Amino acid sequence: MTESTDERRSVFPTVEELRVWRDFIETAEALRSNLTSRLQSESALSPGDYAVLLALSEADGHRLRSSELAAGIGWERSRLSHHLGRMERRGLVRRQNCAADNRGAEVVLTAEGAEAFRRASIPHLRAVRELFIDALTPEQLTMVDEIAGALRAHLGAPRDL
Amino acid sequence: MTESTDERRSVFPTVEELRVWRDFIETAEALRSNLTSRLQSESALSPGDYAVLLALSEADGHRLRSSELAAGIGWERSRLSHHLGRMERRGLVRRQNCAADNRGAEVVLTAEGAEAFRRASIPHLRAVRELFIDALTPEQLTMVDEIAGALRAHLGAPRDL
DNA sequence: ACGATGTGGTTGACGTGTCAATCAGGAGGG
DNA sequence: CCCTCCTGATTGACACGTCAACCACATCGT
Repeated sequence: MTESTDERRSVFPTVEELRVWRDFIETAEALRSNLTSRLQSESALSPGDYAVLLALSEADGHRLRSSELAAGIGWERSRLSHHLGRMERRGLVRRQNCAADNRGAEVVLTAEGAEAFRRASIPHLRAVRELFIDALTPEQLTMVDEIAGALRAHLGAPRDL
Repeated sequence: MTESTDERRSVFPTVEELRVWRDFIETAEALRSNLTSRLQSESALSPGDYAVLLALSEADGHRLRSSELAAGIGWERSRLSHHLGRMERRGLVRRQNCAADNRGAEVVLTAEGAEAFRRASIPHLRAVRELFIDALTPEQLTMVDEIAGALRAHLGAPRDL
């Protein structure tokens, strides 16, 4: 099932496959960077800021335990800690000790942070629409979904080893 | 052509469209980071290192003007300069003055750099095959190509403004 | 009660990326 | 020739990410 007799070369991508791979990864990167710079110039927020503010905005009482926040947006704790430090300096969030667990920290959305998020979200959603959704037919969008699913499934289960 | 009468809401993505967008961008990111860590552990090279070494390997005389190299891999000169500094410290490349233009610099692949690239390329190509090509049917791969093309075309020409 | 072990979170070092400023050398017009 | 302007490349400041080390508190077994 893995390799039949005359399939030595098939372990490596063909030139064409490699081209598609590069196109794919570079396109994703170009999209990301374009969205990032729009967000930056329109609202002075990074995608990281946006993710944090979004999670806090949706949270009960606009506050979250640090580790829950990290889990919610899929970040390592260290990354979050660094990022919160930067956001706190800018007044977007505040950290305070957690009553229930003395080692814990609670991250609280400030009024300023909520305001920044509000200003950012509309243009950001519009940008996603313009740069991604509008570029594709509905059928293509369905295929994107399918393809992303296939890639993730394969990533999670590196079969054939 | 832009907006017909009852299409106010269509400026923003639907919940479903937003989900597909997030899946797409997160999948691309997961792929990238997986490939990166493989490359790192197998050959102690970053994707940036790999791109630079690949370009130099293919270059005539294993050497390139700094700005040609930057153009070839699509980097800003500043970024390249920083990266070359780090690579030079590790002995992967050397910089020398350009005879033809005294402000210019030529980047030269060292034996060590060539060797590092040789060791890295096979496992890297295999990884691309395993993580990307093998995850998709040939039809899906064709769709990826098409979709990437559509996205790039749309990015380059932000119509409707 | 106390020591081992685990968990929440922070920190420092370092690679990476962007932006703006800088600097040196080429190129053209007076 | 000299002054201006352009261009190739570097630099510094800073944001961001990862990794490993660390610290304080919690937990659990005895």
